[in-house]
Amino acid sequence: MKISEVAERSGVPASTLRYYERLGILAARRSPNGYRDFDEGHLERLDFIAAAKRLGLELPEIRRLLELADTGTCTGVKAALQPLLAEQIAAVERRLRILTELQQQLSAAQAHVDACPDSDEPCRSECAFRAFAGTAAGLDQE
Amino acid sequence: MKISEVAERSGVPASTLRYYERLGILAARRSPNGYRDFDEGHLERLDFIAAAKRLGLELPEIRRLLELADTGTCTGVKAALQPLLAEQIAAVERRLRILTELQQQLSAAQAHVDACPDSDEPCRSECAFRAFAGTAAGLDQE
DNA sequence: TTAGACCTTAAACCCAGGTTGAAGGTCAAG
DNA sequence: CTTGACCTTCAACCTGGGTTTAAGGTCTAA
Repeated sequence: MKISEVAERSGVPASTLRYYERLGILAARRSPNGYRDFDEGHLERLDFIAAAKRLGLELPEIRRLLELADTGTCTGVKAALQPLLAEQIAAVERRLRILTELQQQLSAAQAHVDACPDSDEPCRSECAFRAFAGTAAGLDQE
Repeated sequence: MKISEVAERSGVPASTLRYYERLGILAARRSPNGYRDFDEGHLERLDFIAAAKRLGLELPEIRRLLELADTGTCTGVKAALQPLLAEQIAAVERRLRILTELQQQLSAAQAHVDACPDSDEPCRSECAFRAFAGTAAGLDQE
């Protein structure tokens, strides 16, 4: 199977497939003419990669997992995935907390700004400017 | 006030203050020796910038808001801020929905992987590998 | 045999929001 | 008068996950 067919069937652009090969995530055999030659196993591998990406794993992490799946035991893969998933779940919970906080800060900012009196004065450090700057404290990174 | 004092009082590195000046967000007068010369107004401006960043606005957006605050009316600033805040609130809600979905997918993946039998077999397309790749469908970008 | 559709590579570019480095000017203290 | 702490500019670099481009090889159909 040539690269464009994999691209079409997987929805992953050919340029990305070549990039994944560079990263050591997806190696194809080569035909005698030098073209990459993929099989169904590579499509499964791409399903794995897509799932891992959707779940928030980074490509180096995915590479490690795939190396383990290629060389290690089923139990080993399971043992590697478990803490990774637990960490992702914790990270998602952190982000949910931060976003919920952010939601409240945005609502507060909206209320502050809405409460500003209309005025044709220049607005250097007044009303909306101050109301806005005054909100959103105590919010860490995202 | 020289740049290092602003850096210390605002917590924003001097390199970032220079960067903000390049972006047209924070312009300081110059002393006769060429050094930047800041005042309290610049610290207020930095509070505004920090708040806007925490609320998820991007620097070009912040620049537009500050230009408006510098030249326009109070009412104009308020009118610019309102739809921006509404859009940020909608964006945060979208992200909350996606993260909540992701949380469920991660839990499902965790359950699938936990349910895999331990085995010393090689794990190419078996158990954890498949269980993991099978989850996490229908999740769009973040 | 030549057009055009496909494949190959290496290297440069993209995003945002900065950070870092080199080369040099300014200023106060000892 | 020199040392060291500041300040200046401009340009290059960083992250992550790719995309784009240039230059060239291969294959198939007319």
